[in-house]
Amino acid sequence: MEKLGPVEQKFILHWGEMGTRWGINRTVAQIHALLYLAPEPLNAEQIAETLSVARSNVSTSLKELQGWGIVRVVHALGDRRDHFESTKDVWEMFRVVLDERKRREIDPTLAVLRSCVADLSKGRKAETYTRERLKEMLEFFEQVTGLYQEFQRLPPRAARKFLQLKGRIGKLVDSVLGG
Amino acid sequence: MEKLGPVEQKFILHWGEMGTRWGINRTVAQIHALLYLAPEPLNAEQIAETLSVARSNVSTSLKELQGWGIVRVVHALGDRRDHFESTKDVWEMFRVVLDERKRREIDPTLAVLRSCVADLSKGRKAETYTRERLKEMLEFFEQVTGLYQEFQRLPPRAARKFLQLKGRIGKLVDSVLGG
DNA sequence: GTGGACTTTCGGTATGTACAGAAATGACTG
DNA sequence: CAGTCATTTCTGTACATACCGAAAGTCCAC
Repeated sequence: MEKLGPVEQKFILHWGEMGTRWGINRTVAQIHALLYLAPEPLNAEQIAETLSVARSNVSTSLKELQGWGIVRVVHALGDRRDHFESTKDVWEMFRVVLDERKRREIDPTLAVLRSCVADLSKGRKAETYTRERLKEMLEFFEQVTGLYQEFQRLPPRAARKFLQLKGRIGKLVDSVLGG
Repeated sequence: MEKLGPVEQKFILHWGEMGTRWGINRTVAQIHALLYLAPEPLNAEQIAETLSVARSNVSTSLKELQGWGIVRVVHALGDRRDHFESTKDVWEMFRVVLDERKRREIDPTLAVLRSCVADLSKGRKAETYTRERLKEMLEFFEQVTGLYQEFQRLPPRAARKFLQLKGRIGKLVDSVLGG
């Protein structure tokens, strides 16, 4: 199966575009989309041909996807080549992506904010305004990341369940914290 | 106040870098950081000078920030120039950013997924595998966005409270959905 | 109208990222 | 141990985007 249907094509192209917006390399995202749709594992050659990208590129991209843990190598008997397959678990995929984004987009900011607030606490200048602003932001980030980490630690079943809370959020918050 | 202290500088530079990772133009983010830290409104000239960027750039960036609703114009008596100030409400800021990201990073994907699934339902080929994969992903996206929209509709107080759920998420899900 | 503040538009340049192709490495076979 | 195939690393180039500076345009007060 090296020929893509129109729908597969549409999805893969779109996934590539969205990838760039999600901070993910376009071809990495395209390869992931292809593997996600592929009923059985593909080798590097097939991927390169199907998507019309250089093999070297495929190699690098696969390595990255494996690093994230959403693509893994499998072998077929009597075939030396590596074959690759993607996890089909959508929730797991996005958990990984969110982790990565947190690492790149939140954690550095947390570090800088902490360092800034520390600096301002030492030299007690007339910078009280700046300090208040930064402390406020730091507190916000800490609350959000704390909550996120708690989600991550939830067993998969509980996490999935949470998505089904739709329509009950308001009541929920009220009941726990007292309206 | 046109001279920045070392801490202000550190924060503004970092905010600019993070901006790029959040899909926000670097100077837009820097200007926002500056206004967030500024105790009182600044005019375009001051901003350009403080950050060493072209006035034209400042103008465009301010327009964008105003479009998001996190920066607004204020006037001082006897001064014809516009002055700008940022909201100091961190929660509100991130609500805006999240909305924008959803619009750019989720909504288009939802549209494409719906269209793909629709296509595959018409022509009932041997593409059942693809259809299942895409339907699964579509369902996931719909659940997540549904939940998100519900959050957005929460009154600010309730939303803030939600951040304080730390340590109680697990119990919460159990109690509502039945362990 | 005239002048000032601000905005918009338009090349030109710089910077960063993605990517292909070549070369190098490594793994296995005969 | 030579030869073949797959993979990885390296390097130059192409492309997109951000940005500046200058000039034209808009708006408003006087």
